[in-house]
Amino acid sequence: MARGVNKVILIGNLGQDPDTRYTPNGNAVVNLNLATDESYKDRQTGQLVPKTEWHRVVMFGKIAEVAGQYLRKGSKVYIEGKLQTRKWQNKEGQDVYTTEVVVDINGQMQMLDSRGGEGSMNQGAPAGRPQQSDYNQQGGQQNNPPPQQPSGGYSNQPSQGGGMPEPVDDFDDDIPF
Amino acid sequence: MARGVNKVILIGNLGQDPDTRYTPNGNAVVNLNLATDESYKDRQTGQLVPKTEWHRVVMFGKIAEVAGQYLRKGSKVYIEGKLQTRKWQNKEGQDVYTTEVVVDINGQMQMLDSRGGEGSMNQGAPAGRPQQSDYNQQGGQQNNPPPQQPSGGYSNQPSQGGGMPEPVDDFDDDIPF
Amino acid sequence: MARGVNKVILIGNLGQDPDTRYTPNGNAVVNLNLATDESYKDRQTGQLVPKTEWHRVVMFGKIAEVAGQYLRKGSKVYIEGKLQTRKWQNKEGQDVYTTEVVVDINGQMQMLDSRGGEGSMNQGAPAGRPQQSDYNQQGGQQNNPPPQQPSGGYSNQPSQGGGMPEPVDDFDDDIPF
Amino acid sequence: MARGVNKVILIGNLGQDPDTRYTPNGNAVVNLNLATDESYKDRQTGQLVPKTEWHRVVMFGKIAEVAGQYLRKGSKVYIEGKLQTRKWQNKEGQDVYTTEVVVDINGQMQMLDSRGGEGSMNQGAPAGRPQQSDYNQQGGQQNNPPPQQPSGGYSNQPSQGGGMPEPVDDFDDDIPF
DNA sequence: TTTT
DNA sequence: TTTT
Repeated sequence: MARGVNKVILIGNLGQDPDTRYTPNGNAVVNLNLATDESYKDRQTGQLVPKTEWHRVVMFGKIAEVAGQYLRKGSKVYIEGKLQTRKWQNKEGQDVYTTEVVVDINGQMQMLDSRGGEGSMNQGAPAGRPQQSDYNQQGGQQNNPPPQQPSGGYSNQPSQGGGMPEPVDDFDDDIPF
Repeated sequence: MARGVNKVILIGNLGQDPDTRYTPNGNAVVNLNLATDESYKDRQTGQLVPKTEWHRVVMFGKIAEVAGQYLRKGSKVYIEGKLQTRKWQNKEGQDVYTTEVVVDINGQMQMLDSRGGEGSMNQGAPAGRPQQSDYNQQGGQQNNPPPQQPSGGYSNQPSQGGGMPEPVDDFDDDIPF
Repeated sequence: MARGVNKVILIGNLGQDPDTRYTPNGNAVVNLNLATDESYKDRQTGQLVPKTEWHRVVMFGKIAEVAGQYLRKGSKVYIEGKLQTRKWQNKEGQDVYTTEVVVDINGQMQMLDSRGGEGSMNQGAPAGRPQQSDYNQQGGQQNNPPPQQPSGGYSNQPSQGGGMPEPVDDFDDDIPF
Repeated sequence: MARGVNKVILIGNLGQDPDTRYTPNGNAVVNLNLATDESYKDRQTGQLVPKTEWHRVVMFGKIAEVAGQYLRKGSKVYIEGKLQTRKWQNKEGQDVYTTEVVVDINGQMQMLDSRGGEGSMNQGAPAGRPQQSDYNQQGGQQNNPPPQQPSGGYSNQPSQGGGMPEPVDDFDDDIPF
């Protein structure tokens, strides 16, 4: 339930391959960097200046699985999600705030490349509800936190669950936001 | 022109009175903190847990004027804008990233309280294009930067323009994002 | 699943009390007429001319129940749904096309009046999936069809199910679209 | 100005080449039929059933020019506009209501094919405001009205303006909505 | 009437 | 860091 509206709609291209991780329960969590382009007329020169905005996107559930499987660096995609800002501590112990576009069971993804693949997910996905408290992060670090729901408490213990996909390395070690 | 889509739609309530400033040209720039509420079912307890998300909103042009004049702490409002992340340095000289919802000539605002007032602005506003390079900030500070378009170069010189509304104090001195 | 995007977002006021009906299974189906106001500048006179657009909205499931219970003539509401055009025959046997905004499990509703009530529904509603083939219409008429999913086959048989709310009269007998 | 929100967002494919006409002033007006695809699980068979929704889209101004020049049958496109229902008389003199998605100066278009072309328009377009009272329709017919703003009074007189593009034939002679 |  |  919601007593407000919090909606983000983006069409852009991936800056890198998506980063897929898995919770101990085997639920996919995917991080994307998405570029949306815009150009504006410079007031001084009258020139059209291109301007790229980068968005940090976190996907959960079934949408995340499809995204991890079919999206690649350069892919064009439509996503619909919500804004979420979470607070974490950097290595100096200072509070840092990161704003992300969260695409969960209520969100939507739409692949816009003509290449094959499944390529489309909407909210009707019956399973794959985002799990909030079972995020698996291998080699947990203090400074660059995993993408997460702010209220979630993530485990640093790697899952032993058979058949679970292998977690990948940290997504954003070198990305300053 | 845009070669992507970057759209944010929010309905929420103001956490404080809006902060209105003016560029040397007399153009209004308004900052808001907007709360959108949501509640989710806790997986452990099954309880509905309320959750508030705070959004930093920056308005330009005619919409900013209306917002500054009619919105107050607690006002319910619909806004449509775009996501923008800008980088600034804190007093330790570290890079900090702040994501804002920018409502400019292409955005929209809609007051949702039944009180009087004008209370509605859409994109058709012919004048009031957001000015990017003439932001007026009195008593410029290094650490908590003015809300601005990332590519804009703002002046720290107070405008002497007669009839210009009086700039207010810093908006977010105590707000950690 | 969807291989496209079909989204409608409206904020407006109800022209009448909502019309609530129930399927034989007891699922609510609510019809609304929603007015969105806009004004434009007349090219001849330069005057601001008000202009009201009326939207036919059909709600299903849990959202419909809340809408039927809390919305009234004049209520201000945010709705999110999808466009759907259905074809029916008028009494002359001619094809007529009616376009509606369908708010189902993937849609959203948000009451915007300050009066009490629950007043907000988003898509996370786990139950209340719209039922497509069990619409109950008492005294079915040929000319003004019930609001329905185009692919649905609705029954004209009144439900005998105990505890089912009482169906109301036809919604749109006098409404020309 | 608007005292409501009336927004439609579609991603789909064109069923035919766009229909481009021009007002006596030389302003482009483009009609599109846009298909958005969705599939749902049949309750009886459990099968995924594809379902196509067709949307009638009318574009004005600069966006119309770009659309007319670059979009073709099959093109994938993002459009943002508003809902508008207009009333006209068929040859039997009966009132007919047609709902369209109007993309004007406040709307947006985004071509999503990787083919060349300009392919993107947003609302910042300074010129090309939709003209409401100068629509040019050659061989005006009574029954199948031109796409138009309901409040507009269109002229049937072909423009004599030099350099004006040639109006095309009627768009929707055989399209029942 | 489109697309995958 | 993407794309046209």
